[in-house]
Amino acid sequence: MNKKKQQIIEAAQILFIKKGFSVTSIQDILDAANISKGTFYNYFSSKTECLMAILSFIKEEVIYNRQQLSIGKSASDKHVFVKQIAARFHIDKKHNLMALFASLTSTDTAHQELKEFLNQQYLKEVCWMAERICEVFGEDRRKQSYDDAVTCFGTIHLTSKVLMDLGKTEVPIEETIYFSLQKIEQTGGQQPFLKEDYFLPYQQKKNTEDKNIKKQLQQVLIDLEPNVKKLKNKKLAYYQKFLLDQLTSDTPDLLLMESVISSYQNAVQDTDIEDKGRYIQILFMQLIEEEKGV
Amino acid sequence: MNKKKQQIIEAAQILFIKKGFSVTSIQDILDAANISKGTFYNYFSSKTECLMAILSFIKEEVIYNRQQLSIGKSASDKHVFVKQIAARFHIDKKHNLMALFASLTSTDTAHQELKEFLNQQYLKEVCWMAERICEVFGEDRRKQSYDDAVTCFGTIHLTSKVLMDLGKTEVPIEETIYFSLQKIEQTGGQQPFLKEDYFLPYQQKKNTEDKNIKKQLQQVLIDLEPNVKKLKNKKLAYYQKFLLDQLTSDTPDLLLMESVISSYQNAVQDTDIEDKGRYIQILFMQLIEEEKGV
DNA sequence: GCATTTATTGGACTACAGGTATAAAATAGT
DNA sequence: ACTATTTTATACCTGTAGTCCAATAAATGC
Repeated sequence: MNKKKQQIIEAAQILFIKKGFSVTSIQDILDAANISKGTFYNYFSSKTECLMAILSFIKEEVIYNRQQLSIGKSASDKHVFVKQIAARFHIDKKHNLMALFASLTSTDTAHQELKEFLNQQYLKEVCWMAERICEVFGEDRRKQSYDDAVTCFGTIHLTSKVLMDLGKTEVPIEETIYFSLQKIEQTGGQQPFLKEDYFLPYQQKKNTEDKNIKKQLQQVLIDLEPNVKKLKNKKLAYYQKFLLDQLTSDTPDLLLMESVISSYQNAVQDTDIEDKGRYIQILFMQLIEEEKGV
Repeated sequence: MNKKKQQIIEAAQILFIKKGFSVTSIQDILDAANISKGTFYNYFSSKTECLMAILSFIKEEVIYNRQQLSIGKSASDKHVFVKQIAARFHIDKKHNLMALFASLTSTDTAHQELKEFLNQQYLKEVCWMAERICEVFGEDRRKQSYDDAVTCFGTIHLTSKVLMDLGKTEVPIEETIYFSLQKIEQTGGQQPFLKEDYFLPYQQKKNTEDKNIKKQLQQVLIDLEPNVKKLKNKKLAYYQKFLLDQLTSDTPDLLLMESVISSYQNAVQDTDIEDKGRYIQILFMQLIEEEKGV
C-alpha cells in the first residue's frame, strides 16, 4: 500500500467516523491528510471510491477476525459462531459504520455504486450465515438455512438498532445475538421460504478441496510476481520462489511455510502489496485448517 | 392545506420518487411546481423539512389505511393484521420510500433531524406491532410482545430487502409477512429480552375510554373554531356547532354525526384545514368502533 | 372603491461543494 | 546528473442550498 494512499485513507476514515460521510468535504480530507487535491484524485476518482476502499479494508478485517476466532475450534461451536457474528458489529462499531452497512439504501440514485457495493456485502453476509448455521445446528437444517439466516440477521439488526435508539447502549451485542439464535432454534419444520439457489451467485467459493486453496494461493503468488520483482528485495524474491515450490510439491513443509509467510508479510509491509500479504496469510491458515481436518 | 404548499409538496413528491431526494435540487422543485424560490422558503425552511412534510402525509395515509382495514373486523383477525402490516409496505412502495423508512441511518450527521424523525416513526411502528400481536395472538404473549414485534419486523424487512436485491420482485409482501409471523408463532416461553417499559415514550395513547376520544374530537373542533369562522361558510359553521353540541350530549346521534362529518370534510376541502377534516373523520371512526364494542 | 396587509416573484448574492486542468516544484530511479 | 514520475498549489468550472430584498400581485379590512 502506497504511503500517500494510506495517509489519505487513514485521514478520511477518521473524518468519516467523526463527522459523517457526506458532511466531510474533500477539502477536509486534504487538510487532515496534508496532501493536495491533485494527489487525492491521483488515487481515487471520487469521494465515494475513497469510502469504498475504506469499507473494503473493514471487510477484510472482519474476515480475518472471524478466521482467527475459528482456529482450533470446532465448526459447530455455537459460541464461536456468536463471536463471529459479533465481529462484524464490533468492527462496524469501531468504525462507526454500524448503520451504514445495513442501510444507505436511501432514496438516492446518486450513490448507486455504493449501494450495490453494500448490497453485495450483506448478501454475502447472509450466505455466510446460512452456511454457518448448517455447521452449527446440523446439516438437516440446510433446507431452511436461508430462512434462518434472514430471520436471525434481521432480528439482530433491528434489535440492536432499537436498543441503540432507545439509548440502551449497555446491552452487549452478544446478548442480542443469543436472543436471535434462540428464535431460530425454536423454529423449523415448515416449507422453506427462501430457496438456496436464489443465493448461488453470492455464495463464496466453498473450500471443498485443499487443492483449490492451494491453487488459489498459487495464483495469488503468481499474480504478485511482477510486483515482487519490482520491489527488488532479495529475501522477498527468495520467499516467493520457496512458497511457489512448496505449493507445487506433494509434501509441502507447512511449518516452514508458515514461518516464511510470516516473513513474507513482514517484507511487504509498507509496500503496495501489503494487503495481498495478509490475504496470503489468511489463505494459508485455511489450508492448515483443512490439513488438520484430513 | 394551503394551495401553494400543496402544489410544492405534490411536485416535490413526484420528483423525490422519480429522481431521489438528494439528486433533486430545489430548483427542480421550483420549476415543477411553478413557484419561486421565495415561496418555497416561505413554507419550508429547508429541503429536508419538505421531505419530512411528505413523510408525515404518508404516515397519515398508512394510519388511515389501517383504520379502514380494521373496520367491522375482529381485532384478533390475523389476516387483517397481515394486511395492515402490508399497508406500510404498499404505501411506501407506492411512494418509492421502502428503503428510506427502514434506513437513512447513514453515516451522515447532516440529516440529523430527518434521522430522528424516521427513528421515531419506526419505533412507533414496533410499538404498534407489539400491541397488535397481543390482540391477535392473545394477551398471554404480552410479556414477549416486543421481542416478537422486533423479530417479526426485522425478518420482514430483511426478507423483503433480500428478495428485492435478488430480483424476486414477484413475491408479494404478504407472503413474506405470513412467513415472518409463522416464525414468531413457533417461539415463546423464554425470558423476554426487550422489556415493555423501554418503549413507553413511544406508545401511542391507547383509546382506553371513549370519553378520551370524545374529548380529543372536541378539542380538535374547538381548536378549529377560529379557522372555521375565518372561512365564513355558514353551513360549515352550523356543522361545527352541531358536532360540538352532540359531543357534549349524553346521547349523541352517531348516524347523524357521521353524515354531518362527511359534509364537514367536504366543506373544508381545498382549505387550509383540509387535513384536520380527515383527522376528525378518523377520530370519529375510532369512536364508532368503540361504541360498537360496548 | 380604496388602503393596508400579506403572499409571491425573481433575481442577485454568498458560501461551499465536487471535480478538472495545469504549470511549477519536489522526489525517486537509473 | 539526468529523467520520469509524483506532488503541490492554485485557478477554474458547474452546480448546490440557502439568504436577502425590492418590486409586484393578491387578498383583506373598512
